[in-house]
Amino acid sequence: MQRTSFARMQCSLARGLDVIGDGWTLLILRDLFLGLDRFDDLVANLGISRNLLTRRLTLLVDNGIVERRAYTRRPLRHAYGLSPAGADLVPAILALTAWGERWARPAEGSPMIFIHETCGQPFEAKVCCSACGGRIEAGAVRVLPGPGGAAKPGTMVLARRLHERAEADNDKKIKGEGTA
Amino acid sequence: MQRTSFARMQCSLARGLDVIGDGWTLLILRDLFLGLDRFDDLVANLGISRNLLTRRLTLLVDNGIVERRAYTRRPLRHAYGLSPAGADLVPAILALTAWGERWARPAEGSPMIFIHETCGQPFEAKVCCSACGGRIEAGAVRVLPGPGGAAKPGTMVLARRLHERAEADNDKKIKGEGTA
DNA sequence: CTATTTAGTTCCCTCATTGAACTCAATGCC
DNA sequence: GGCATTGAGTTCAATGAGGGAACTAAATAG
Repeated sequence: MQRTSFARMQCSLARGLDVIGDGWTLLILRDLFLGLDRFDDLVANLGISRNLLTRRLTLLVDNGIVERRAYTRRPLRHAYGLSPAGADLVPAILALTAWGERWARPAEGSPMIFIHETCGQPFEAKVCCSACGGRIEAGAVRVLPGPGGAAKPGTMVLARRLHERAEADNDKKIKGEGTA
Repeated sequence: MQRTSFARMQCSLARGLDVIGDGWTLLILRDLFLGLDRFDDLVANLGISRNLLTRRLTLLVDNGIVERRAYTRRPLRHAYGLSPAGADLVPAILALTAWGERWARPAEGSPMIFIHETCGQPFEAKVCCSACGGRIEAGAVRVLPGPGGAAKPGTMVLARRLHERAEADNDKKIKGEGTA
């Protein structure tokens, strides 16, 4: 059957994954970022079937993540590149890559090194807090229910749980204050 | 046909994506992070088929990203949670979520708000340089060929191109110095 | 005028995803 | 005790997405 679409989920992650949530797409975007811009280069580098690459590229173009430009008419030939939305995804791809480096590094060593041109240093991507700049770790993130109440698939149970938990926290606080 | 395995690619991103590179997996991990830990909660929240959830969870447990613990024997019941590798993936998931917020936010608003407990502020994940701490943007990243030379699928063409480009840069520099 | 290159398209086959029904053990409830 | 419900899966048939390979189209190289 057709894979369930995430587009209707009230969740930014799911809506993002609806487009980029498959094995090939992030690899394609990485290759485009790294400078491969031709159909056959992508086929050769990734080993993806031509068939599927066509479909993925079309989907990415339709969703504004990739831009297709004709680099020659007669014969019509296209090259591909990242759109602003695609380029904005690169940091997240680097964060995933850094995770892969930590937990699934190839035995032979990494095939590439990233240099941050702003400071000139080799780097690994780390994920930071937009407020304080400190590194984000799973244990130090609390989640509150947001404005989008969400009775849609993707966050139904979750939204309810978050509210329950928030209320439980409140109760605890009130009780704690009462008895302390 | 079975999806091509990325496990043999000499690329940390691909090897990571071999496990987490499908639509559901990151959503499952997000839900585990957010506190859903029971099979039926995941089914209800995501709308994933029970069948598939079983397979995905097994795969994630086998790959050390999710931990399964029996919270009751007789009848045997399991709860699921993130392993250290899984928890370490959360920041990258938040970076992807932030991208989704910027480019595919649901009209109703976000269903949740993230608080960084270290500083107490609501935040968006941003991806930073491990060397200078500055925000990473696609345009300010240069890529050099790394120690893993890579004649394997996944980076074959890429490694060659990176070397060519590095050499071309050198040539240019030498010529530039010669004629300047 | 034949071979090669580039960018796809077409075809078929297989397997992954889906939805729905079914299992099994325990617990709640009357 | 008997009956319905819950939790955590397993089994099953149908279908469509991913995969391989061959084919097409338009130009250029030799």
